Amino acid sequence: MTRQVQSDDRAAARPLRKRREEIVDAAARVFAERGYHGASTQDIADLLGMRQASLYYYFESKEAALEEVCARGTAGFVETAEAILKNGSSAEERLRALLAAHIKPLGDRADYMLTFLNERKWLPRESRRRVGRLSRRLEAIFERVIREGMRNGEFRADLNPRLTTLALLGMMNSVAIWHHRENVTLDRIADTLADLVLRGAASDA
Amino acid sequence: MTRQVQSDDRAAARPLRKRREEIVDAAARVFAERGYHGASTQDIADLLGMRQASLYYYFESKEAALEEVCARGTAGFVETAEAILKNGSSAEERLRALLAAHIKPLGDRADYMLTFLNERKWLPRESRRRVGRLSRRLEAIFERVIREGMRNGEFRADLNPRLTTLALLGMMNSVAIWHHRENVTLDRIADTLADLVLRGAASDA
DNA sequence: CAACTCTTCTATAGACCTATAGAATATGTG
DNA sequence: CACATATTCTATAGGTCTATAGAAGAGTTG
Repeated sequence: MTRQVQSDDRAAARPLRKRREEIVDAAARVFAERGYHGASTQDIADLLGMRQASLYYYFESKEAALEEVCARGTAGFVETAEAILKNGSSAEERLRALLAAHIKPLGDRADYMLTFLNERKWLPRESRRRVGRLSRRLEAIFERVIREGMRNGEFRADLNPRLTTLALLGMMNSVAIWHHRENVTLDRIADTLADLVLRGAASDA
Repeated sequence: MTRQVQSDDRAAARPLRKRREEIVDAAARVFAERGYHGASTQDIADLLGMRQASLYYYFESKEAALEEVCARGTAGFVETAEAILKNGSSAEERLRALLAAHIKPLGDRADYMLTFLNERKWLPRESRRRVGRLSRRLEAIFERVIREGMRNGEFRADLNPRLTTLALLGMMNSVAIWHHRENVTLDRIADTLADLVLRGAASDA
């Protein structure tokens, strides 16, 4: 079916892999802008200056392209979060690091994240489950840090770790939608959100 | 073009208006579940047990149905928020009320809100601008309450009102996505989020 | 340059999907 | 019941979209 995998992958597979990269990039951008169902394979081809049918040399289907984009939209998140879980000292420090790590990729992979966030629901059953599991692992890490902070007295004991996690993730994911339009750096956004969540809006007095 | 508006609207227009209601409801549900582009007019008709073409007796186009759903998804939000702005006593009280008012409609109009939040970007130019203006008015109200709280000392003076508003709205809107799956009442969610935003996660000590 | 492989192209099948036209049915009224 | 109007139906035009088949061009190697 696919001829991509060849015995010789020094001369042959390299350019193919690079071109594939460009195509996934284009797909991510188009999916992020118009949504999976609103985007046509023609749109992707237009962005690359190639013919619609030529895309099928690289991808089996439009759905397969979405899978690839979503996979890259989640790549590394859980691993980074798990590293933070191990390395941090205080719960506050860990929560700040988790937040920053979640927001940072918006700098160079916004299209992938946006596509993952908004379009993953259209993935076929199997891969939808796979990314669902990843999401749940990430949520679990946030919850764990929150519980840890509650236990050691850093955080209020009456927090609801589950709702706090969901609120945090909702807040952070919304950054993907609006950060373009606002004239602030992602670092500043991450700091501001962390301050808000940790210290609250009310004055300390 | 449309025969809906007639001289006699006691006997004739009433049932029409009621049926129209049912159809908008079905459209909201289908749009919320599958997205505007992922949903077909056939899907809407199926939900109502009627023929696809019959929908066009009530709506000029699929787009017009989206406009109607989005209009209802925003109806009352700004008015309610403006009333809160007038009636509240403290900034904290007002912020809590704004938050509760934003979350409450998820109880009986989740499909409308979800469609508005996720699908408004596919609205035609004109109505997209209209709902855009509504959004901005709502954001302005949040910002105003935050600034007011900063001025009178209730809130920290180093808050960023704009980012805080966007974070808050992002957090609240995410509730539309996950509240179904969690076993908590909307009231409890509203309270928890308000506590988080006002007091923060850190212990008071 | 001939043969081979890789990449892109043209052309199109076949499956939707929106929207329109006009017939049929249901509902209400004199 | 006869007539009028409101609602839904059948049928389909016309457009778009994904995906396939097979030809053409580009690049490489003996």
